[in-house]
Amino acid sequence: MNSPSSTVTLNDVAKAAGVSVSTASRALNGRAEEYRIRESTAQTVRQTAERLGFQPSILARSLRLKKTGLVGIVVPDLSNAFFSAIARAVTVSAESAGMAALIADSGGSTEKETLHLNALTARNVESIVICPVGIHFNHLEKVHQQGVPLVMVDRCQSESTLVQVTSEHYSGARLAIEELLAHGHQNIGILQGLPETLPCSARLNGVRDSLEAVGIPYREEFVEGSEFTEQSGYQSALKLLQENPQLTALFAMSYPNAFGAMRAIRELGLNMPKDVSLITFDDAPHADFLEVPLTAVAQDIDQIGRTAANLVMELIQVKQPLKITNHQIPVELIKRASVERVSR
Amino acid sequence: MNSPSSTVTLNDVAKAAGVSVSTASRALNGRAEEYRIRESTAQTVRQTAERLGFQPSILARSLRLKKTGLVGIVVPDLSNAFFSAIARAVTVSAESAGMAALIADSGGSTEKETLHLNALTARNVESIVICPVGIHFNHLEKVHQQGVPLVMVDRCQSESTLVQVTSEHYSGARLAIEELLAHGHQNIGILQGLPETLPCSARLNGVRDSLEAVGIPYREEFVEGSEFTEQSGYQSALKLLQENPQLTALFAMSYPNAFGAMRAIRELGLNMPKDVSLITFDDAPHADFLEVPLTAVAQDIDQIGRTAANLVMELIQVKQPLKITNHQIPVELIKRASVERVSR
DNA sequence: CGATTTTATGCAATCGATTGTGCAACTCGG
DNA sequence: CCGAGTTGCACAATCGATTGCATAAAATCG
Repeated sequence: MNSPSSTVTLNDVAKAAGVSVSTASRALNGRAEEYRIRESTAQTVRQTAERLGFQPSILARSLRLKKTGLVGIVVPDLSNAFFSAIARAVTVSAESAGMAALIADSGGSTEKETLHLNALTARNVESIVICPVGIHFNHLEKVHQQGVPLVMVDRCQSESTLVQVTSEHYSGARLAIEELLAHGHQNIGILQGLPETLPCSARLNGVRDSLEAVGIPYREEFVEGSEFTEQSGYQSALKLLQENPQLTALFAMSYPNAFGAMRAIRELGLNMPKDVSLITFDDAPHADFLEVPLTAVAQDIDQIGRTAANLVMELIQVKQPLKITNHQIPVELIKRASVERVSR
Repeated sequence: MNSPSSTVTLNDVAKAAGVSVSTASRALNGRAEEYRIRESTAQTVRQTAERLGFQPSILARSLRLKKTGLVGIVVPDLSNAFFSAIARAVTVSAESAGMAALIADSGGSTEKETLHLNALTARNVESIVICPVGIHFNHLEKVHQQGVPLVMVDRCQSESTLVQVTSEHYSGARLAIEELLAHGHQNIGILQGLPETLPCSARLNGVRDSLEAVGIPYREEFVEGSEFTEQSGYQSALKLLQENPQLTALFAMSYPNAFGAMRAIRELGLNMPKDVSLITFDDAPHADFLEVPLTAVAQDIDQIGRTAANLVMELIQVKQPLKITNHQIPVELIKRASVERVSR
């Protein structure tokens, strides 16, 4: 049929059809009428293209049109369920718009993040969705100033003017704490993720307000943790429970944190939920098959991903800064078995 | 400093440095000596580029060099832990080689898979890693014949000449069945995934051989299931357990299958592992925090991903068909609590 | 000092598309 | 039969890099 490994270009089609490349291009792009190309000519071109198995080079087209149809995605860890779900939502959404997703894994390092950001802009992505790693966002601002629409997801920053999508951390935390309070818990340990990040600080605010609303002082010594990892959850839970026997409940800020806490509780010979209740931000996959199904404030990951996807698409279209830059996605309290009435 | 949103091209640099684009190009690509460009000139060019914030257009370069530095990845579901882990391994590996990953989600449909495959080749990816969906591979062969190196992962086909990476399904299944046999189980129900796929048929062979090795006949009516999903596992387990009360153990072919089975067991008022033992291929994330920690034959996902990544990289380099096309990654039996000595 | 190398750089083609403009050939009214 | 208008298509520039070849200037030699 056609030559196996050599690509057939528009030029080849044009020659084979006996027309010029311009005519071929216009015929194939459905602009025949507009340019008054005889229908019979257009048809010949189309058939020839078909026959030769012509596939236009997106590279060449992108270069000429200055439009790559590429969306960049940067996540800290593609194998983490939260981020892969977001990556997926954005990818699928991009695909349905005829675009393709260029995904980079920052591995949790700001340096790599910066590197990948540059790599993406060098490839002329039309927009970027990023789940940032750190607490500084200068490199993101810079990208944005270069004219690449950028949407931050999850780890945001309230003062930033960048477009952001994040969960309702504040009200979610209030939901969690109020659930614990409703079960009689007064001494609540907090397993926090990376401090100074918006998710973390917003939730701490929620915790504080919920406690103070019922006259319980917010105690900083009940807050432990440095990352959203299982390891951090484990160590923090261990420390909190050992140093503060009066604690009857823990609020974990991520499901890895919660799993770490479960490990700690188990190792301390305690029983969950009899001795210690546990509630987590972030629903864990298959949480209802756990030994003690985890009560959780679930983020609507799919909604977050879709919102982010819609936003980048919109940014690509309108090329205008949007009015609303801060999008908060509602969360939902899922009551299961890990929170129980306080028994001591 | 530099103009904010307009890109600075090699031409700009050349002009600003007072040289031609060719000289600028060579100076910036470290080919100054080779082309006898005076060191002072080269330095000027480099400094000018730096000053203007020049970033070469990878698009233009790719077009000229016919090398995009792009690796294509196609998975059925990016939010599935197995596939996202593979996508991650390949992505990271590509990145460390200075390449970028173009990821597509086929959503489990062969049509989409074909579409994405074409989209990827149209973007001139230098190679493709794919976790195929179906049981036919013609569209993959076609891509391969177009000269794009292609590595199939997981869902392979023994007769295919394509490069493949998959787990040791056969011996893994034998491991699983022998574990059940060792606990006295004689009547074992099989929850299979998509029939006719290599993972499925190879495992069934393992099942058959293990049973027949100890003189137990392989009974087809004990095999149920149509997909690797939780739904399929649920329905199959329900059917098998209801129709064959003599079954004392189930072998699930994926962890979603296993979760489905757990749901069915629970709904039937049975107890796992007292009434029914369960073993699964595919380790479930956090399997040890489950109500009954799942005994599993774990695939070495990371190893699979890295192997696939290495293979595509090698294929890009050597541009020669490899000698070994079929790579099998060892599996490991992880004994937990869901398999117990038969009690009836 | 003239001829020949060597040194240092520029010109222009190329990758594969898109698109503004130019220009034949044809139609048509008068 | 002539000029104006229409139809149908080709030329050539362009996107932003890379690279073979040509060439002017400087250096070397006899």
